[in-house]
Amino acid sequence: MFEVIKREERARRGVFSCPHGTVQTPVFMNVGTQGVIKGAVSAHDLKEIGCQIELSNTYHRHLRPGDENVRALGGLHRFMDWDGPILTDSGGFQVFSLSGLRKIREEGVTFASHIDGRRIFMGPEESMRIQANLGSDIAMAFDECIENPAPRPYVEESCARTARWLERCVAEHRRLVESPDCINPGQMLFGINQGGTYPQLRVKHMQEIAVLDCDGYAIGGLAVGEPTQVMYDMIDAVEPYMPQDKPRYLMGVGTPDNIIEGVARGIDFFDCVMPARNARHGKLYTWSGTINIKNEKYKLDNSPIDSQCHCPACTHFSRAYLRHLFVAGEMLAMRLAVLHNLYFYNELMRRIRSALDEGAFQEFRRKYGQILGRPAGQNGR
RNA sequence: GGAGGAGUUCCCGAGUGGCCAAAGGGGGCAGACUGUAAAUCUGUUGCGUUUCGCUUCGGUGGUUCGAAUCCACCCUCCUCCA
Repeated sequence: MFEVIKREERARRGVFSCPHGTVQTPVFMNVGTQGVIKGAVSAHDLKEIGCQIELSNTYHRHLRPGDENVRALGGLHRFMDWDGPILTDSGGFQVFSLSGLRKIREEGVTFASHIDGRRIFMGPEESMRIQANLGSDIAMAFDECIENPAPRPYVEESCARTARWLERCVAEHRRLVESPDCINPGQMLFGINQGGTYPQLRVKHMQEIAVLDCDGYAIGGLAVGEPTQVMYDMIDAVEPYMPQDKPRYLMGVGTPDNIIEGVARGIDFFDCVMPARNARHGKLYTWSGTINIKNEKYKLDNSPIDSQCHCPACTHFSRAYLRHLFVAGEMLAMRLAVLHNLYFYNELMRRIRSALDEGAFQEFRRKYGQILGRPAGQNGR
């Protein structure tokens, strides 16, 4: 269930409900590919940071520890002790990221497991079954995430196939949630728009999948090689064709300014590995831009990462200490950094929502759009 | 006292006449990262007026058109024998 409770131009402030709770949108979902946020951050930590919804992955859970095993252990929620909403990505991104290890056919995709090389077949039905075994609240349709740029004929062919796959996903998903042994009968299904960098193909594909009446719609295949402006252009092109009364999810995006621009274009859900990965690599977000905590200039900096931040790292530790932990290669460095960046992203979304509530989103966009995500020194602060 | 071995750029370590400002690794410095094959990857690391010049391979002197590389002496360290 999704309700838009406030609008400012194209930006939407909404409330989304699913079996494991209610989500205030726009929302950022952090990516826990392995059923954990890399960097030794547990589901309990996420609660403390204010995360609303968690993301996990079909392909990776199928390989490890095995989706049947997760089901036997009570489903993903119980397995990772996260009682909030979970969205599972379908494996469609692995069609892109593991492109050297897979072969696409009409029936589905055969992967050579990145772990041991064993053949893994995943088509729409397999992806739906795995996600049913995981018991996630939102299952994503199995699609092909196409790299950008890609030749138009290929994108056309791929989109047509992804549309056919969605029909199969819808049918299999319906069958699964209606079956008596389903562990999460309220599981929803989101369809995914593709079309590379071709606006007409984006629109055509969106029109084809919109009639399938999914619970939400995602824009996929962006932030995979194209310039940022092209990504914005693609959103501008398809957004008018996305159902107004359903959540929109911009997959894999992005930087704080990408998110602000996405919200401005009517997007409700985001996810990205960036805050976690950047954190592990020492790049931290602040309200005046990014900093690389490993830089020598922080060696004697006794201030917190961000003086406005109330995350566990900023509450207790200095930049100098964090830098020391990084330089020394200590695990706590990553943990604190990840906690900080995820907290920052959640705070960013909180501020976006509150700006929308107050009708001040455009002002927020003007104020922070050019600052966040860029190195702090380049903002004159 | 005698016999062997070794001293290389921040560190370890390759190099035994020109293609050597000197491999490789570490450390340092900086950068990248967008539905996570990422605790990863990349660049850089003698000085300068930078398609070229200068200084550098324990020290001093020598051989040579040319020396980190060959020779002599000296210094330091290691091993063994007295």
